[in-house]
Amino acid sequence: MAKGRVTVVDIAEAAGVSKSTVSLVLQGSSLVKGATRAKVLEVMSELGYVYNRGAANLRQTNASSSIIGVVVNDLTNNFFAELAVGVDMVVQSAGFVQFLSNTSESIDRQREVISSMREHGISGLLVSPARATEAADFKPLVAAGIPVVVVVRSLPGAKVSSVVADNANGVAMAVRHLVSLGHRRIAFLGGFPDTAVFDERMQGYRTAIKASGIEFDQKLVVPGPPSRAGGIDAIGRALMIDDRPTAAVCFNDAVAFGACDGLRARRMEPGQDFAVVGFDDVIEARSAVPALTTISVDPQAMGRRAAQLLLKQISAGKAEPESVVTAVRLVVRESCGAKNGRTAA
Amino acid sequence: MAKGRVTVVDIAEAAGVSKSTVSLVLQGSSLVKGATRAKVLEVMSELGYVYNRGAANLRQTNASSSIIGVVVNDLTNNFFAELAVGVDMVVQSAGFVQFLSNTSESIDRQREVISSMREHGISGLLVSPARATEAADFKPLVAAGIPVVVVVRSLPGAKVSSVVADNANGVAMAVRHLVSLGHRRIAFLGGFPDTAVFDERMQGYRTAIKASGIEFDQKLVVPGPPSRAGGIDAIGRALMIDDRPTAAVCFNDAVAFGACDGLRARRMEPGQDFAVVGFDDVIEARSAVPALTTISVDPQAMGRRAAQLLLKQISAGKAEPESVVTAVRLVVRESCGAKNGRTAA
DNA sequence: AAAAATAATTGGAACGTTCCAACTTTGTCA
DNA sequence: TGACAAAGTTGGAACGTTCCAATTATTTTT
Repeated sequence: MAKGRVTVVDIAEAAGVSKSTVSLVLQGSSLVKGATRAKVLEVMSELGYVYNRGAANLRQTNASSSIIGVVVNDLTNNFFAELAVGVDMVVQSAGFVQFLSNTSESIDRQREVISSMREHGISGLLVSPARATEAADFKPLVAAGIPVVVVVRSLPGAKVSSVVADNANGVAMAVRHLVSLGHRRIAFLGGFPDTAVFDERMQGYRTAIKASGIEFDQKLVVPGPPSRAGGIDAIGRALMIDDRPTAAVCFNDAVAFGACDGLRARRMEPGQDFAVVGFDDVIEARSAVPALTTISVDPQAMGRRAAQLLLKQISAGKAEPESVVTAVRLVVRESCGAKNGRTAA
Repeated sequence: MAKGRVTVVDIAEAAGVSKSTVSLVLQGSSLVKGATRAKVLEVMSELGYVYNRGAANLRQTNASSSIIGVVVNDLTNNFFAELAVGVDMVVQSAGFVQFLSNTSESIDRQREVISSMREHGISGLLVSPARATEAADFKPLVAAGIPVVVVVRSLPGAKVSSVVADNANGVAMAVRHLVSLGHRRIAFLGGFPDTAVFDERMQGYRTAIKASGIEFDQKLVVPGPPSRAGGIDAIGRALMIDDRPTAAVCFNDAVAFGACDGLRARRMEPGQDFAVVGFDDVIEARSAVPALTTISVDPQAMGRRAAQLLLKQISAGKAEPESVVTAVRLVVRESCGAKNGRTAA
């Protein structure tokens, strides 16, 4: 029994046909007679045959390994886990398998992982890049004709497709909502200015502020780490501005939670004494106290969208870079003060 | 340029050596002279060579593909995402890559995914099985000599290794804690009696109850779906028992949250009028109101442990089934009433 | 300086599959 | 019935690598 794996020639022998016929059966060719096919299939299940995809796509000149690589920067973050699940859904049903890896924001790890994936002959790559990823990092992939789709974080200058949330519009919606509640001094808290996502969100902020007839004030923009700690720090600085803000749009939900913490530390109640809006709609946003008003992006839908785009490019053969922007929506909860009928000042 | 991929013979030609020598360089053999190695490596990076692992382990008689398959039942659940990250950490650093897939509790999906993984020649499988997985489902893998490690949910009767939390001890700790707060009537809420995890937790409950000199009362065991809704239902039934309980250990945190909801619906405040303890320590446990007292299992550590076990078995060649039980700890927060100095009746 | 030992290199076969062209069997039509 | 077409089957070459035994280059020993 333990004389190595069962191969097509074993099957062929046992079924009394040639290995070519077995191969034909394997690919569901209509050339082989019904009776023969049945016999072969029977022998196959009897001997416990398992297809060797490695051998197969060694032969197939034009690769197409049926593996697609998925790289995310932080699986621990529910946002990215949902994204991966969305990707998996469409990838699976298209008969591909995914090769998922986590980089934990490490660019070295990302490089390692991607090169390992290449060695395994992925036919496409979907990546939510680690911070500080260079556009050039994907050059070799693209040169080799492997379609690459970047998701969540866009990579300016890279000749790859991307699927990102409508960052500008999301922030703009948040600003307009706060304006409609009567706020005029609205801060923008957190985020690193040298990232594409920051730029996009800031742009939405500027546009909406101006469109509301408010003058843009650079002092109200307080960048910082996109974390809870960063939020605490940012709100602290924002409150020291003379003519202090009465509301803030935060870079993401983590910053927003930090801002709430910071407000409380100063005896101010978020949603009553100060309006806070986040971005992402993470799972805790709903159950936090006060529940966070935020911009919701559906990561699972984004994953599906990105996977579809990638599959399209794989089957098209050549990768025409394409940019998709997915819609976001404003979820009004308590932290903006809308629910208790409060308006600013 | 686009005349297909670069292979070892291309390298050999360009470097003026034979393909055998290039192969030797590839595997870091000490047989090749320093100068030659340098030359080969130089040409390799110049031509943009990428190693074809598929071809390689086609030749290597004893497989060892350097891929390990990881299957989880619900990636959306942070518990399992953390687990996967733990696995990834050790798998990566051992030079393997992981092939992660999500089954969403679908047994069909699980079967598909695993067979696809086999086709790709995984050298080991780590799986958190979907509900209703049969022990027999892993028979073929084991027969083919592929090590399998089951994690989180044990599979009684399967001849595979497993890494599970110390369920019995965890529940026992919870019971002892409640007893120390003065409770004597302690219910056990939620969970399906036909699962291994339920059996283990129940066993811990019984043991600790008896060890505390309390008589075991079957009526206090209220099974049900391991969900928030199940918790609401279970607490409702528990409160109708005559000589009603004053505290409950819940099958998991979801049930515990449901129990809290149910208590409030009856104008009872969890942590004051009734003590509730959960299991898992999910992320929301800390931030909920009241914060949930629960049994914490570290999923990332579990993932690491399981991966180590799997790698050990892969390198050992033969898989001697082994069972590992990982430690858990009691995290006292507010829902048990300990923090406000309350004790039962 | 020749023989022996060691270091470095090499060609060819093999892994399990698919593809191609060639072949055999069966069916159809005049 | 013979010629021809269609249906079904087949052996061998190829994919990119590793392994083995054999060969050649370099040292060491006598």
